Amino acid sequence: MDTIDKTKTLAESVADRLAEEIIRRQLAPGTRLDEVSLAARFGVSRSPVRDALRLLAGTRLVDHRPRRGFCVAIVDQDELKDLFEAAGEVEALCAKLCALRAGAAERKRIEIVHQSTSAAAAAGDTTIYATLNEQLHQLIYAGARNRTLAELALNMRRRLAPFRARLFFSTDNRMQGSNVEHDAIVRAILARDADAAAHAMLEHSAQAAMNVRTHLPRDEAGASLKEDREVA
Amino acid sequence: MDTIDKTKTLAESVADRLAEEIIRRQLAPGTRLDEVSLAARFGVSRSPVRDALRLLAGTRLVDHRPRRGFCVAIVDQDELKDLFEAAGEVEALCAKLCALRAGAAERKRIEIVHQSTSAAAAAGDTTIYATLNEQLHQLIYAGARNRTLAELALNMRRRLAPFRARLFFSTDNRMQGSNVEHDAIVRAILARDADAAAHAMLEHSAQAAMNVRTHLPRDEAGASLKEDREVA
DNA sequence: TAGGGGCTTTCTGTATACAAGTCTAGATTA
DNA sequence: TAATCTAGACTTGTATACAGAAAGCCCCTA
Repeated sequence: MDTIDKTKTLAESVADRLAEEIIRRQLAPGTRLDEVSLAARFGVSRSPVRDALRLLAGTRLVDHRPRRGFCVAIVDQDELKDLFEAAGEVEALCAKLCALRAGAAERKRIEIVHQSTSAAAAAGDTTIYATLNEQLHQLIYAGARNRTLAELALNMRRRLAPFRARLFFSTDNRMQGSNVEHDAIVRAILARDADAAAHAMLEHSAQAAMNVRTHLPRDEAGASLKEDREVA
Repeated sequence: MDTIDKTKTLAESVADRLAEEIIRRQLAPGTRLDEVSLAARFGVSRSPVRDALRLLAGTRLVDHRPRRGFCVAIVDQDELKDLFEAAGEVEALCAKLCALRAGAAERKRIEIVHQSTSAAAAAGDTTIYATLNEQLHQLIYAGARNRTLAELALNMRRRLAPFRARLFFSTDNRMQGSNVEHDAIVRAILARDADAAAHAMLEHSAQAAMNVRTHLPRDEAGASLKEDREVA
């Protein structure tokens, strides 16, 4: 392990790094997660790797079948639909509560980040847009002032990330569309219009879901279900 | 380990048993979960116990602090409020979707279980009532036909269980009140009235939350925060 | 008597060894 | 040739050993 953090345990560091790679789709869904290979790759023994995998299994980012090991979570079409629906509803609830509860400072930050996001969209910078987009969503979760809900929303967002990723590259006008939807959400939140915020967020999620469905026709998620891929 | 299941791993069996004890409050919130003691108690080595604890940490049923071990999750007043709010909203969503999507067989089962529940309430049998109550809620989750959402709802219900438990014993008319609320929920679902179902479920959750708040004034959840208790 | 510092004990975190199940590839047979 | 069975390697599950960090305790001091 190169980065040594005294407060964190090795297992947690490994879990963080694995999660990052899964979310960035550097480890594709279905990828077999071999304990000894991972241990060698991270320069630790199997113990912390095992702990890390079990930790990630708790968030459903990886799958575990007894005596068959772990693999990056596969999400078939049905499950993807369920996940999008659940995430959309939870995010809508966050937006609603955010409109009602967010303080002045929180509203200001949301407004500022949204402006930056719009600028990135106008400039066509997908990388920056993706980062700011993430920030914006998380600010909305925080504004709802309910940690349980925020954690829920974030977790589902992470689970969806591998399937959302790369969409901005394949569909050139999704970023603009996304930004327009953000605008409606942010305006509603700033106006303290709870229902409008929830509605706008639900619409935003629906668009994202539709975008994924049309661009991942039936491969990607479902296809890799049977054949496990090798670690890159 | 006495019960040997070939399909399950030891860690999962241990996790199940621990979860059960936590939910039944045989292990009170704040109880220190010592790896070697648990290993001795279950007649296994530390390895499966560690795996089990990490597994449970994923569902937030136990807490983990690096180098300080695990303890049964503490839920302070703020977190309890958040949890009830989040659980209430998710359950309401389930009720809404259940009203829209549940099939004939599912509706029938809900109706039957509700009738049995009412009978238990009338008879004043808190034990049977608790069991059927759980069944009813889970049938509603299933009727929503969204596994992600159902899992979410169930997980939060389990996290709340230690704090809901024993309330039927301390408050004699809560069972009747609960049953009346169930009636409204079930009627709405059977009538396919989504909004009424959601509203009724939200009301039900709010009542449960209020009941907990008034009967766990500030001890229980918060008090054990500092002083870790011993394993029984 | 109260507070602080150092020591000891206990427990967790990590590594490694062993057991047992799973998967694969090759041989055998229909 | 295709299917099945078997033997081997490989991987995971479990147990144990060791090192290092917390926590508790006692003694010392003010």
